[in-house]
Amino acid sequence: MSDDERASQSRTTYRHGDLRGALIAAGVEMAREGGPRAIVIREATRRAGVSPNAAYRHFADRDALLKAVSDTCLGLAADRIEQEQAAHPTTGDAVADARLQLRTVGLGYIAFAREEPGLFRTAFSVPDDLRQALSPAKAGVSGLTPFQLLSLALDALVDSGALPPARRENAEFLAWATVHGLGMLVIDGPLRGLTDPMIDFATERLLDMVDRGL
Amino acid sequence: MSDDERASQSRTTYRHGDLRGALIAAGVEMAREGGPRAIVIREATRRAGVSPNAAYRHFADRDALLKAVSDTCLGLAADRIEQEQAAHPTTGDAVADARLQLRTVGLGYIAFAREEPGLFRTAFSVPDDLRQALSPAKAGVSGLTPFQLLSLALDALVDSGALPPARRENAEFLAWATVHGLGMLVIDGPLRGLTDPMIDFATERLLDMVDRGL
DNA sequence: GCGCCGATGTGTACACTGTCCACTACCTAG
DNA sequence: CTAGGTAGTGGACAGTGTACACATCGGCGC
Repeated sequence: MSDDERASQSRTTYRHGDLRGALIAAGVEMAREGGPRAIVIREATRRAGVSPNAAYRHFADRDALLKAVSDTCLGLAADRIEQEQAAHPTTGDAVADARLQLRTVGLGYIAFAREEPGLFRTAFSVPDDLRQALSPAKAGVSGLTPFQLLSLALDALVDSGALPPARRENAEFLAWATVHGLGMLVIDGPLRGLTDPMIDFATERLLDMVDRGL
Repeated sequence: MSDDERASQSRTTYRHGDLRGALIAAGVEMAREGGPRAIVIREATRRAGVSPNAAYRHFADRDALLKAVSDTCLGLAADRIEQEQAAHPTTGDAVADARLQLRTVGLGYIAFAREEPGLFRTAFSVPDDLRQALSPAKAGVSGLTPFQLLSLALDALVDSGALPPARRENAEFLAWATVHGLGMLVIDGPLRGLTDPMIDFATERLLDMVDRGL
């Protein structure tokens, strides 16, 4: 007899096992279709098969749950970026590879925004801070956060000689801001109605601009 | 005896006069300190001295009010941009002036985000569409929307010869995305803790990048 | 002048939310 | 075996969005 069976027999839904994780998972699911506003404590507990107040054993309030879901979403963004990088194999040319690495960060980021607008909005709906940009809670399966993936790409660019060290400092901000802005404008800003090819085109031009202007 | 006095005498708060406008104004005030989430119908009606349901004569639901407030916020952003432009007088050199004009759009935009983060967030919390980016509801006192101010600056850049016409098409998207991203990251993204001088510096470098990479 | 009608606002009511409090069932260290 | 911590339940309350029925005013045609 498995633990699950014993649990569901001797008590109704008493000890959940991983309620915290279940609530976050439910939150991600709600965010997926409705953005941060759709994250609702009572609904999350309902989906986890537990009473509303059980959530307060794991989260101080709704904002705490939202924050946890938001962090998870950032991790998913990191995964999407790494997926994009895996899809673009290296060529052996250090400069070309470094530039491609930066480009794939942008491509993955925009892809995530377009494929999962609700999660993307949720990821950035919580006030953040540079000190926490490296928090493991925001990391994907590989253990790296989106911010770290970007930093690594910029480091590689400097190592390859494609980016003068003098321009390296704070380059994260420029690259990130640029791509982040496009993501936002595409999912609920004025660029929303654009066709996919138009967005692809704008993305390419934007990444060209970063490549050239960094 | 003024109209106001007669009104407040013969009836409690019956015919308001401009309830729609009052609700939007209250919404802007709430958004200013709490962002879009702080916009609450009941509180708005309270501030307007009217019963909760009165709002439904002017707005279909909360989202409709949010949208109206959001449009108003965009108009305020336009005002801030024009204020920035007024603060940078032209020099007479067509190319320099055109580049400055574009730069002031960015400066005003970022300034608005930093000075009024709640309004900035509210302005972009409502899904929008390119067809509506020119709606007069989003215009500032001069009648122009932020998008139009940006377009005008880009046109001037082409007219002056600083921007090849071939690069003009969709340049709005690139410029806007870049600056918008910085705005977002600065107010609740990872760039939040940065000191003012650091943000100024990043802004300058970002605008340089646009200037160079467009 | 009169009566009617649409626009505007009021009151009541319901479902739903976040969150507080007191309570209970279980697990584990001593 | 017992004491205390942990995880979950149940009930309650204030605040929210919103539907429905009603009241009141201003302006219109007659």
